[in-house]
Amino acid sequence: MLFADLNESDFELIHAPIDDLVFQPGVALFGEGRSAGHVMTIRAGVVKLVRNAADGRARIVRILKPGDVIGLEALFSPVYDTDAVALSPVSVCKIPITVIKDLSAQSPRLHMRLMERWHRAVKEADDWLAALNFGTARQRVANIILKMRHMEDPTLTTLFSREDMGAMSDLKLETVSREVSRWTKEGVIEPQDKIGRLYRITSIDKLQAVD
Amino acid sequence: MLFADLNESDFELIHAPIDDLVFQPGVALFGEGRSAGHVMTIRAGVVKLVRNAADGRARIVRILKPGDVIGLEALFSPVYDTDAVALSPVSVCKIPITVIKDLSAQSPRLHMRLMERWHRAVKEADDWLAALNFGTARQRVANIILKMRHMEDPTLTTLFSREDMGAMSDLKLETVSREVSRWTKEGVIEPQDKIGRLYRITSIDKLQAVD
DNA sequence: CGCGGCCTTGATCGCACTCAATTCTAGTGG
DNA sequence: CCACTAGAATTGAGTGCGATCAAGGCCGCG
Repeated sequence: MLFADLNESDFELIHAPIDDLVFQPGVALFGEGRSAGHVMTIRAGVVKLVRNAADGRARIVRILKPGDVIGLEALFSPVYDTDAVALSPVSVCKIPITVIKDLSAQSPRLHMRLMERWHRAVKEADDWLAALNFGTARQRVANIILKMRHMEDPTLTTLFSREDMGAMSDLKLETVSREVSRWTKEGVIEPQDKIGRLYRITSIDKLQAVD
Repeated sequence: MLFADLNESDFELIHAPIDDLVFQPGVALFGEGRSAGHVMTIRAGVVKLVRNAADGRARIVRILKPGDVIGLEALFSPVYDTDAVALSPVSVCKIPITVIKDLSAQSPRLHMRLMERWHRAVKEADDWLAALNFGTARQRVANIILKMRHMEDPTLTTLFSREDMGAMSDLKLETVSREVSRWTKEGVIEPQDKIGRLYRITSIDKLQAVD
């Protein structure tokens, strides 16, 4: 995935160990401020990137899915910027940063590719925060519901715990719960399970058209 | 500044024109979504980076000062991410992106240097937003006052228009004005002019110790 | 069955927004 | 020098939204 456009000679440069690891939900892949020596690519599962404020409140900065890269900031910074925590069982491929650096030096193509990917990640994170931090609680929750739609079936959406949803949009969990209930009562979404995670969206336009 | 660690042979690679430009307050150096062909370094003055939301409200993402680089995102993206607007008379050095790319290809050292600088810019922007978007209006205004302290004399701070301060911290200008007045009444800051821009901070600890 | 975690719902409160009026400054021209 | 004006800052009164505190319900699990 990360090495999609490497050729065989590039691969020969890799001689350091590359680990495959699995993490259970709630477990941290790494922590903010920890010394950064590795980059990871996600094979399966969902990961949240969490930034911790001075006073203890946590903010979810981005959600990562299979194919995404975690910890690319390690290339420049001695420590990670954020916590990375598994939301579901997660399988990752862990690559020492020295490997990345060696490859970068010898394959300018990969280097450019890496930079592009990083740029995309940063911009996506900005857009994410811009979209979810804007407007009323009603709008924010609507945007979360829209962002979390499945790729295969866009009428299905999987939400997180109300607390995590609050950490994404800077709302309290009670407020998130109220707004989700309101959308449900209005018939815009329909719960597909009993625990408030999976919903079917019946009218996407109403979610998009909040004043 | 940008080319601090270039040697002479590197400089010989530059044969494209590099312009020096001056902008008056309120004038845009470039606009969000405009095709990105140049990078600029600031010689003098202050610049705000503005991100425009869909509904028209503007958000100040970062403040740039002499020595900072604007538009490094042009290396990867065909368009600029933000508007850049002069807050004071600004003098910049405008460099075609082709020059940067040529130099990067031929001087890995400069390339790394550029990436580092960019990484720092992005991280700083994140920290900025994280600090100013957090907590009560009182806390946010306190943080702005602290961020805007002069380097030479840390007891002096220069604020912007109340509207710009609001755009930084996601507050309305009236709220900003109220909180500035409150800090003034409490004797924590003292106005040094009649237009509400320059203040002397008498007790930094009270600004830092807001619950 | 009892327990713990999460979601939901209710009631109340306070902060920041809104609308609106007033003051202050700098700039302009008589 | 003084009136006049435009733009910005300040201040006031009232409202509403989301936070807070608190209680109750639902589900899974030992």
